[in-house]
Amino acid sequence: MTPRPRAISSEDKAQKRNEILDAAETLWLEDQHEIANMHSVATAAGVAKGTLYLYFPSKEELFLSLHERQVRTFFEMIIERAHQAKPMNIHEMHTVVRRFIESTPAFLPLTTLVHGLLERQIPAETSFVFKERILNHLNQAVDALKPHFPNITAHMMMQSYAMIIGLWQLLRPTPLRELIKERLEDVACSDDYLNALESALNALWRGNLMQEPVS
Amino acid sequence: MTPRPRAISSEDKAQKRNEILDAAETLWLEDQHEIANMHSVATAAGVAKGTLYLYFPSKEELFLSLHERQVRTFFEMIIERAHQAKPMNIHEMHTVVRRFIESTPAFLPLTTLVHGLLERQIPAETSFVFKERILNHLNQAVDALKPHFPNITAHMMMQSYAMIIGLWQLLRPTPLRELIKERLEDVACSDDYLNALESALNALWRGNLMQEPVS
Amino acid sequence: MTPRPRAISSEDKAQKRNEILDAAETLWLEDQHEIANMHSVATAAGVAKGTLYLYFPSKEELFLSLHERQVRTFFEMIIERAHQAKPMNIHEMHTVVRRFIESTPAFLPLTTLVHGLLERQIPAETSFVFKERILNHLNQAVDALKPHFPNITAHMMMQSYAMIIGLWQLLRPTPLRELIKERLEDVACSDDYLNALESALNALWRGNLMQEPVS
Amino acid sequence: MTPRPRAISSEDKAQKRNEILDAAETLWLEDQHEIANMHSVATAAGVAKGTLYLYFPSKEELFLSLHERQVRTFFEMIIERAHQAKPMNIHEMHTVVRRFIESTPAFLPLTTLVHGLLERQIPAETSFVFKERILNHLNQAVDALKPHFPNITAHMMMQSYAMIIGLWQLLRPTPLRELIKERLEDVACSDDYLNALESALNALWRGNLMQEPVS
DNA sequence: AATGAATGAGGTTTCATTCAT
DNA sequence: CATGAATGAAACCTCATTCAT
Repeated sequence: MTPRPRAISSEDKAQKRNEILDAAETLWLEDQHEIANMHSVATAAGVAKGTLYLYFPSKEELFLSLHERQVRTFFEMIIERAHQAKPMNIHEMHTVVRRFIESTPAFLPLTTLVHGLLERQIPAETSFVFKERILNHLNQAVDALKPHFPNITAHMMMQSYAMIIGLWQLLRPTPLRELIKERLEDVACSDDYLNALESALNALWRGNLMQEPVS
Repeated sequence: MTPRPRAISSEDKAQKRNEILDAAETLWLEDQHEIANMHSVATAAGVAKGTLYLYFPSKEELFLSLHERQVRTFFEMIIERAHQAKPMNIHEMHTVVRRFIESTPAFLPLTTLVHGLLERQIPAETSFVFKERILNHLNQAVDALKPHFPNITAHMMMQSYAMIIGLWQLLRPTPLRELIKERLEDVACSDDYLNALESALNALWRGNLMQEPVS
Repeated sequence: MTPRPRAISSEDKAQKRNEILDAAETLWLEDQHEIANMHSVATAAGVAKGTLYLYFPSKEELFLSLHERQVRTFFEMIIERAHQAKPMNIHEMHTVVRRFIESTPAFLPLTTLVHGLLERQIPAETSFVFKERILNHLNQAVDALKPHFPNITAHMMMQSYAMIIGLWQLLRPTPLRELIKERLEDVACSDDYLNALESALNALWRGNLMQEPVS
Repeated sequence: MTPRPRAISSEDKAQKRNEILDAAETLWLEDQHEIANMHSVATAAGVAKGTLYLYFPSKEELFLSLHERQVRTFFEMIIERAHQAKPMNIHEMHTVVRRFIESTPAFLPLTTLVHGLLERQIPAETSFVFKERILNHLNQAVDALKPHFPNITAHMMMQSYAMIIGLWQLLRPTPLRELIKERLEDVACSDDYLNALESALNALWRGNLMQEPVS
């Protein structure tokens, strides 16, 4: 009816793009059973369906962009903390991770979906560029963390990231959780994903930062 | 056209079920861009479409069953090795993992898909039962490994499993791989997923089996 | 598993046939949203699917047979009452109708379905034979009612039957019923189907049995 | 292929909707063995399958809409005639009915189907609204007929409507028709549905408009 | 006679994307 | 730039029926 407010300047465009991503994120949180359809995203963003395609070449790339925005935020949070004068240890590191995960509940489910589904349906080139950017962020984080963890490597960061997403896929909140608590004897230290993750990252970093391999 | 060989006994039925899973596995390997449609599976298995639904309630549960068969095999390989007299160390452990992954190329992609997509479309009850069985296998593997790794825990195993799938999602063979090699300086020890995994599991187990936490 | 008790004698067969119809009638009453599938009928009747086809050539003819059994009962009830010495008037007639409808709640819905669906999918010959039998019953009823209503005709009976099923299709119990009550001013005499039917049959018979046409 | 003429204004949309209903009506007349599938309707209407779903939420509701359009026309024909100065009697009334039925051969078969099948598969709310509208038309017709038939009631109209559809289900042209002629002795006045209907409506109206009940 | 495993045609609906306006 | 009407491919699953046992 009233198509009006057009995004002319590139700031306007960037903002509209972000509004669309906001709408997609909201919808994703509302129902993670499946990715929202473009009609819903358009409606939630207050634009017409066709407009979405002015900002994103396809549905998959729209959600990939949303994911990328989240990942970027994740590494920015780490870098920001690392730049503070206060020294970090593994626990501090994990606190940042925990804070991000809790402040961005759409992150882990969407990560799983992106890796499981979207990536297959995205042009190799796009996928490549996406991963390149992620890797850049990761490397920047490594650099920022060097003062706190002199032995840190990009591999360590990638392993940690892998643990974050892999463990979530096994322990995501479901009816399963109750079962897991019963089956694992030493439940004391891991009654849910975040605790299990802390424990896992502790071990991982300890193992990586130790000099001596186990015999 | 020729409906013939009927599976009357329950052994016959189990075999037919497995034949269907074999067909699904083959198709999955041929094209991992998306799950094969039921028509293709039926044709590949040499049965009619309707027959598939005599053995599996839905497409999703068919592929979940395929995944479960693979996971079961994985833990059976571990248990089998553990039962041999010859002592194991971390490297031996990883050899088993590597052998399984290489002998079952459909495993990691399907795992990613199961966690990313299928699970959302499966009744909670089914999903629960599936996870329960996996957990059983995992616990049996822990028990079998106890003689070799006295300090092993179910959490360690779950962390390792999480690393296996999480790392694969980051490093799966794609155009990305070439990029990674360039970006990560110390490529020596990780020119692909399996090497990166060995390194990660080493660190993880080392960290878990060490007595002293890093300060 | 235990196929055994075979119906050899034709009484056995007739009884088994009736048991199947009983099962079908029960299922139909349980859910009138759609005709039960053959699997359900077989299960409810305690036989195998294939057995149904020993007694009925198709699903449609099974339900047509069920319908015919009900219609036969309907006319038998009328004839039985007509044979009693006690004289009948229109009201008595309607009492029989009401008693049948109330004792056979599956009748009217199934009649609607039979006319709306089944007939189209049934061989003309079968359909013909079915209607011929119904007509026989109807004519017998007319003969039986002659002593009570000397001017009665087969047409009157058919009109009455048409009113019974036509009115039900308009007034069948649904959320609509409440609405109808509000819309029709003179609700006094018809707060539901059975009352509306009595009123309609009264008018119909009165109009038929009157000598003089309205000018 | 050639999506062209877009219905933007609501008049355009209403027209397109009607064109779709026209196509459905034509197909229904061509073969009443079963409701045409959506592919056929789309092709006949010259639109794509998906377009049908822009105008009707489901196949059932499409055909229900078609039925409603017919019913509306029916009552409009009655009202139109009633508004003419020329006085009406029962015979005139029946002439309108006959003219409608003959000009809309799709009406009676579709009515039977709607009541027998479609209605079960339609949301109660939709079904309710449909019946409400029909009732409105019926009441308007009653009002329009008051000058001609001072004693007319909504119940009479409903009974007449019930007779129209009920009788058709019993006498619809089939192999049965020949049989009926042989069985009913006084064939003079009812050699087919329309004659039988006239006779029935005569009796019904006579009975309703008479002051004295039969003893 | 009875079983139930196997068949396979059949059709609705969704929804990402396009492009005329 | 923005809209939203139109497209049409795609695929799951049901279930009546058959027939080997």
